[in-house]
Amino acid sequence: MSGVQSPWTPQADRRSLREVKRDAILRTAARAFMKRGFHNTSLDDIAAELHISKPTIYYYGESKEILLADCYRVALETLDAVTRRTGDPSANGRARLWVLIVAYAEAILSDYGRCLTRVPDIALSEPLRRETRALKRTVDDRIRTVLDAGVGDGSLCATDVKLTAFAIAGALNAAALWFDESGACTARDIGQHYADLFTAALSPA
Amino acid sequence: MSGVQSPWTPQADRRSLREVKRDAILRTAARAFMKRGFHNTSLDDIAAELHISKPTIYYYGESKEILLADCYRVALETLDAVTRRTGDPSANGRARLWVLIVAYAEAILSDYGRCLTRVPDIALSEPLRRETRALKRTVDDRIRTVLDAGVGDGSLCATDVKLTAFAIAGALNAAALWFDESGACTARDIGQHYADLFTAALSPA
Amino acid sequence: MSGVQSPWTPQADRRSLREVKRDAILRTAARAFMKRGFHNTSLDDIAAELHISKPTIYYYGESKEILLADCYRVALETLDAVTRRTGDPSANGRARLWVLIVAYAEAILSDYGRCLTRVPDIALSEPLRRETRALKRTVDDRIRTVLDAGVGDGSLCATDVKLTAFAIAGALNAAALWFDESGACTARDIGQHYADLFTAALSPA
Amino acid sequence: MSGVQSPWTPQADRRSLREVKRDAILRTAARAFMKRGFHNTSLDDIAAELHISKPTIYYYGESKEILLADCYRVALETLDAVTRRTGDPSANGRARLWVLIVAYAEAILSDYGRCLTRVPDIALSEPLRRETRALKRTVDDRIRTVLDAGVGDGSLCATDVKLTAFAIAGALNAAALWFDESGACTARDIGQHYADLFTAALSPA
DNA sequence: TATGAATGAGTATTCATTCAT
DNA sequence: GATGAATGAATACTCATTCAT
Repeated sequence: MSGVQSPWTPQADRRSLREVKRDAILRTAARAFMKRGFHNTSLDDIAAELHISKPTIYYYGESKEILLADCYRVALETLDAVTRRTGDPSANGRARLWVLIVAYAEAILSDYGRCLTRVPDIALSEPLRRETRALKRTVDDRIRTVLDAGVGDGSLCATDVKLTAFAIAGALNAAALWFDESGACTARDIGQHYADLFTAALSPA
Repeated sequence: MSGVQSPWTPQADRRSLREVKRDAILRTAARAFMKRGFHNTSLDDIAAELHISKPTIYYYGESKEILLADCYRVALETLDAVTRRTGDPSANGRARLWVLIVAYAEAILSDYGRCLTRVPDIALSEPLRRETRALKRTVDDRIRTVLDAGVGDGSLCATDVKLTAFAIAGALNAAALWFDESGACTARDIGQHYADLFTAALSPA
Repeated sequence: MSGVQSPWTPQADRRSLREVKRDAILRTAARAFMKRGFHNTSLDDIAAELHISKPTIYYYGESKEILLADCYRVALETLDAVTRRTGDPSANGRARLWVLIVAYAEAILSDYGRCLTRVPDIALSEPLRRETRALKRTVDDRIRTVLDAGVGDGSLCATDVKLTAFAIAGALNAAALWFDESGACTARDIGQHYADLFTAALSPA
Repeated sequence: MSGVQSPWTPQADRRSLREVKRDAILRTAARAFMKRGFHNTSLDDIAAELHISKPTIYYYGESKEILLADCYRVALETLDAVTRRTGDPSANGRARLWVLIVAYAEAILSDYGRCLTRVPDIALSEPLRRETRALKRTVDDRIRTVLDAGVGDGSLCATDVKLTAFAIAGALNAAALWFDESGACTARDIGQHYADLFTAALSPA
């Protein structure tokens, strides 16, 4: 409000500037990895896209491998966050599944989400791969939990919950392979279509 | 029978021997690509696994890229072949979908099939990638055709056939990502489970 | 004494503080170079050890190369100083050689001395290397001078003074390669042992 | 002699050709390392000197580090070999010491020997460094053994055998630092001078 | 005084590919 | 048919150094 800036603002600015820059690098990497693949993307490519020099990438990140792992991490943490709050807990399983699928779809169709599904984790060394896979499992489990709830309250019908969960996740992940962000269909559209599809298919007769 | 060998036999033998060797190279490549990724697999690795020298690979193949394209081709031609004959044409759509899914699953869970789903086609240059994607579309269309038939004869119920086809293909392809050939579940098991799952979900109320 | 500080004191303090800091950097560099080698020691390493930032090193020094040259210089100036006063000038050559060797050993076994012997001067560019070698020669000459004196006054016996001087310097320098500062033997111990050894070996029959 | 070449010759030729080439690379590396230092010598430099491409070096060697380790190894194995046969075993210690010093000097003043003394072994990783140092110790012990023999048979006089051995080795190694192969003094000359020097100094009064 | 940020230059290493034999 | 030898091209990563603040 006043014309005088708080003396702490610059500090905060500087810190946030660093975050902003790091985010820019990460997002650029994610998009490049997702579009051209991990090994076909050189750090030079990423640097050029950002109009910075290659060593600057190292100033903000540790290595190309960790860059990828961090892309995975952002994607998985987002997936984790959006699938945790799957709508009104008092709603029945089917309603919650619908919300979950839409949220999952939107997350998996983001830059980071598509990086996660399109770039095979073989590019990672053992420890990082293990960590990534653990996170993946956590997210996958969330689908199963909602399915279980739906079967429990009678709003859903599934003979093999585990496999059904895999099928749903698989279908959504596959969508990330052909999703075109410049196309007519938005991520939300696709999510809603899939949500309709699966809730319909899993409704009790 | 006689001590004299037919003069054609050696010719035939020689040709078939060449085929056998080429197949060995291709299958070894497919398994290596699928397990360790395209870029993490060097021709040295493949050569070492076959106890041959690296140039020998070039004697039987054109380049690493074409090796991958050929792996894709084998996978897609197999998928094409097994999905073309989707059981008794006089059967209804649901029955044919069941058969189709099992066949698709078995093919996609083979060495070549997993190579196809696990190795992103970005490794291919434009023309080969285009060709591969065209083949993929052909195979995917086959699912849609059977779904259409089922909807037509009333044995299946699907509001959005195109999306449903994508979901089925996506779920099956995703299975190829986690399928473990040394596990307890065979490809046929998984195929039947998915077939049961989808035919049940798509049965009219 | 009075409550008023001399206005010059801060000046002096400031200057000496700068010296102190510069010395800390130089000594840290010397120890790092000597332990891990010149090229295996990055300025980051040195900065980290001192809990300062890398540019601060440049504030107190010109470049990594000059840092090394200065380490050499400190070592050589110390050697020069301690070998100049080789005991009672009225004593005979043998007695003075004994004192010289002990002094040389103590100097060459210091942090800077070991940096001098362990780090090859190839890391330096021509002009600085030339300068360094000139200083080295000066110091080496001092051994020869004392040997000459001893041969002159009959207290030492050496057919080839030049080579003998090289041998003594070589033996002492080599000790700097295996000297362990945390070991039981102090630099002075080693110096005295060598002094005994060489004066005995060079005593006239 | 005859115009007919043995059919094995080509084989032998090929094998020996490989050895010859590898030796050329190793010797070139040794000379470059010794003259310009390990880190100031790039594999490009070595390749250029041999008129080959950089990857060719990798075809014949494993890595730059192992190249250096192999230079050390050649030097140390040569030192080991020449110091093992220290002349007529029936001769007295002093005579054998003389022979030993000349042999040691010639070996340490060779290309590989100078590489050994001039290039600090810090460039090596732990395991290789450990191995190298063990070999060094073996060679150093040989000097002590001959000294012991001389003291035993009364042909030599040394109060501290261990230190004397160090001094001899140190003096010879130091010679490798200033030895100029294009100078007037040959390695053999220097060796003989040192041999004279030390046997004279260690002769009983 | 001191440092966060940035970079140019350099380097070891890998690998698909070729070719003479 | 098969391979030893060789290489061009590419790339991740390091580091001394600079500069605005």
